[in-house]
Amino acid sequence: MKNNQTTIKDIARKLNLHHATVSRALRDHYGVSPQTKEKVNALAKELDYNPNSIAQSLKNQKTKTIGVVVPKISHDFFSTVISGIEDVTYKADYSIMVCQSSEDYEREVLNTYNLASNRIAGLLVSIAQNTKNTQHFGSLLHQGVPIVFFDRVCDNIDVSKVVVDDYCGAYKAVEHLILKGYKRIAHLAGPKHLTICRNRLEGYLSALKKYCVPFDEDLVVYGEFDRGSGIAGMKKLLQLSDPPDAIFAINDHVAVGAIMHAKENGLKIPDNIAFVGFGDDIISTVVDPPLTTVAQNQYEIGKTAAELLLDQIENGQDTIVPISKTLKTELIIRLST
Amino acid sequence: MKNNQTTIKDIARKLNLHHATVSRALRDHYGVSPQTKEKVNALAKELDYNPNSIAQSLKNQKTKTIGVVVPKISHDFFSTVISGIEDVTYKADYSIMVCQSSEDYEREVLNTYNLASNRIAGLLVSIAQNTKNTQHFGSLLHQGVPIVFFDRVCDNIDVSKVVVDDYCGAYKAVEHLILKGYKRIAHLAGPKHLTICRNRLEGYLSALKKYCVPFDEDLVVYGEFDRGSGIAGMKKLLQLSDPPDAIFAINDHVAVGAIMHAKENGLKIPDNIAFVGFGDDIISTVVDPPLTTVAQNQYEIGKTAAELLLDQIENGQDTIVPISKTLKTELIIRLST
DNA sequence: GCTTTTAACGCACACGTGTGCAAGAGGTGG
DNA sequence: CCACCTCTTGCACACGTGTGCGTTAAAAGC
Repeated sequence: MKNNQTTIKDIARKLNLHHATVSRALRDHYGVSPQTKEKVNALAKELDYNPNSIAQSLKNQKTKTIGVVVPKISHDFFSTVISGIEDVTYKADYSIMVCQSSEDYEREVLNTYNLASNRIAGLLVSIAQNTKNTQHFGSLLHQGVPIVFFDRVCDNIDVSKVVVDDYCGAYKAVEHLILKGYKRIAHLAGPKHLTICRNRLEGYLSALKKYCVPFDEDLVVYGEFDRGSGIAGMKKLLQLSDPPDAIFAINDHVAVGAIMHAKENGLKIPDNIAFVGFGDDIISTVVDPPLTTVAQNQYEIGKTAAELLLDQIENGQDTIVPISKTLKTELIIRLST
Repeated sequence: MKNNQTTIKDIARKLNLHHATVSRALRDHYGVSPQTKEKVNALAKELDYNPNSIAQSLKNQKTKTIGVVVPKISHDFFSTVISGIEDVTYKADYSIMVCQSSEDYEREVLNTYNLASNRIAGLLVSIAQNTKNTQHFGSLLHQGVPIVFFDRVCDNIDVSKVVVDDYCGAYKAVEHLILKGYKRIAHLAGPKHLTICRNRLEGYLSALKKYCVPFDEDLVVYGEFDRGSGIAGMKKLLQLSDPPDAIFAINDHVAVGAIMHAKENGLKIPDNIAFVGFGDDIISTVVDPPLTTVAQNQYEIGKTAAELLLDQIENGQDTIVPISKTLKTELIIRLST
């Protein structure tokens, strides 16, 4: 029962043929007689022959595997992106190897080198929170493995990237709050050094400036991407002598945490305080009140990134012109504002 | 810049050695002089040598890759399971190839054979809604590829399985509703032929019987696993001449859909009608009111399934005794009941 | 009946790595 | 000075697949 996997040599032996002939027969090569082809195909079917991709990869010096590295597979955002990637790669006859860094730089590095060992045809990455050194990606590029970043990108590496218009999305979110009449608008921000977070912060600042709303640095609280950060940030904001009347959160999970803490403290939404999230995760439609948020179509991000990468793998021989795609965001107005 | 990946032959050439010697040096074989080892290791580091796993796999006749097939990667439940799988396989130095069937039987079959082509060391599967024929799994087993099913399992295949105690979880959920005083308890069920759905239905029926609550077949509505099914099912139930005062849903998404439809129709929860879900997804803590649900620890399911599979791969040579693990469920009581 | 063409298949090698065995160099003991 | 041993390295083959080229045999042409 062990290692029963049929090879072309098995087929060749049973038919008194050379394995080369079997190989050609299976690939419908012109130099093999129709009778032989028929016999080979019949036996292959009977023996459940499955070509050994490992051997083919070694021979062809390339695999049909794409590597994917994300911070956490179980996050709505990333799992939806991966779903988009899988749909594209499946159609193109590629497989994906998925790794999670668990927001750990060291693990991201190990994942990357392991994928390189597996000779992936290309890599799709969203980097960990604390990734600052990017040598591991440089190494892959040097080895000729194309990379496409999405969402959390590396600024200092010149490859294709797929992001959403964080700046613009944040701007629209905050503008919406201002136009609704909210005066003291706080921002529950993400890790400072991540580009997406900086861009959203910029959008926030820019909208304030545009509408001549004075900026108060007490109203920007830095945290991470989870609900706990939303709760902690909200707690901090409510302790201010002059607390905010509106919150723009770095993502929906943080917004939900903040909403929960606000509700616990008896605040009415959106009368006492308003909330805007970012991402349009499932939870934004489920929370009460439904959350106004910036939709970013995660599935499309994955799809686009995978398409860019596959195009580079199959066509981009030497003319590697990096393409940065910025997907549009859309403000979805619900009852939290 | 293309195909720059260093091989042991490159190293051998530069040091005027045979590649066999380099291979042994890198593996710290006793028959290689310390000086040579040092030179080899230094050059390997300098040239960014990454062992070619493809070649190693071919040579060793086994890979360090686990295949994973789920209906939909972007579902909370499955992405959390995959996260659990990845954590276990990562520690054991295995990689995972992830595929989604998109609830399509044909695609599941193609995924399975493709993974077999990639000579995965083992397979973890949760089957598609409409998978009835299981020949593709039989084929892999025949080829000596171990399989472990989780959640949505195949009854007619005798391999290790990881499920939660669906029957007992459902029983506890319905018992809770009965003890709370609800009289007409409906069940928004899943696809009839899936074992998990049948088991939950059994638990529902069993609790009714135990407490002498008359069974009304109008109160069981079959659907799928998404919010839309919850909305549709609820609609149907509210049109009954004698509508239910409590709902036990096949999962949290269905429950949320049902809650939304009930709220739209002016029903108060839990006064007019109560809801219990299944799964303890993130949304169950976010929906208003928070959903009473049966927790099933998705992460643990993935972890356990991966552990069973790895154990079978590394130890279970011929004594393949299938192990069925049934993880405990826990009723989490929140404000929807 | 001989040469030339063509059809069908086998041989050998390659991809990168690993391992049993042989071979060579150098040293030691008698 | 030779036999023997140890240390180090090279050679050859294997894994499964694919391909250029050579080889055989039969058919075709004159």
